[in-house]
Amino acid sequence: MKFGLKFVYDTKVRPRYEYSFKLTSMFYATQWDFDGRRSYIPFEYEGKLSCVVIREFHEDLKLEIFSESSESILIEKALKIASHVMGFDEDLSEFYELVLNDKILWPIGWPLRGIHLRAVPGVWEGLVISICQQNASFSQGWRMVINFRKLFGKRIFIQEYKHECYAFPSPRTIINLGRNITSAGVGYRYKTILNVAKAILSDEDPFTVKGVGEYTRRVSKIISLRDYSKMPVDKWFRKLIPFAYAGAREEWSTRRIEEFAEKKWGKWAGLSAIMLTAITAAEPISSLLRKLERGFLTPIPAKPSPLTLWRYKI
DNA sequence: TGCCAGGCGGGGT
DNA sequence: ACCCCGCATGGC
Repeated sequence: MKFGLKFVYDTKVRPRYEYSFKLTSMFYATQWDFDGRRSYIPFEYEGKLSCVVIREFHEDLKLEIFSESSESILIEKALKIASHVMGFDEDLSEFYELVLNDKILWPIGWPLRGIHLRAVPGVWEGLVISICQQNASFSQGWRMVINFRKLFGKRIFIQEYKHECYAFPSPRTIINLGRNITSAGVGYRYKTILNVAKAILSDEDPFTVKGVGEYTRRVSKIISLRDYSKMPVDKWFRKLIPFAYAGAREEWSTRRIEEFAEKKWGKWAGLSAIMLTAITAAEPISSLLRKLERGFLTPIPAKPSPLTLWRYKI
């Protein structure tokens, strides 16, 4: 029998710029991170488990901290993590204006205006998630991440909301498990994940370890550091971009995609890539191209996608 | 069943 | 600067 975390603190916050709480909460959230009304942000700090719970409250957002500790340092940490993950201080007005007339991204300018990236607390989480996307479909990659948390992360239960939530396992936990982490279905990626865990613990640069290439590096920096400047180019974008923006049914080189993205979106190229996955529901490329031909996209489909993943128990 | 699927690095040319 | 292959896994 596990005990739930106890309530230790609450406060109100108001995002500074254009902001949609629901859309941001949904974006790349799993079943444990959003329940339709509340966002949950579990984290572990100095061995103590905590979870920030956020919901809309009149014109503001109510933020509650549940934890094993009530120290002020813990509360400060929780507020900082929540602000980073939810992007409360992020100004995307320039980006929303930029995409108003974009062939594909226009819904981000309206009606999805206010959506921000839901980030992860740190580079460790960002790298593991990105590594799981290598050479895998959307659902396969996310199944790995969900298995990873469920099997190796600590379970949190918020009694007040009857909400169960698994924290992200620490690098130390993963190193101790070693090759056993393949039980999460990560396959040959396990070596790269272990390399990253070791680099982080020994304070070396985790973005340069073996198995982390340019794509993984860029995706992980976007989702963990909100570093939006560089487009992560994979096979999916090499087919999607020429088709969607040049009507060409051919695959462009990585270099050509980068040049196109830099010219079209400038410093927002990386964010545009992530928003493209939301708008297209991250469909497999062949079915996506068929849908584009018919001119109909469904960002909120009845299957797992960047905006609906939270509804599914994978 | 035998293929892939949002990568990657190593080894060829 | 390219091309090509193997690598685990699970779903179609």
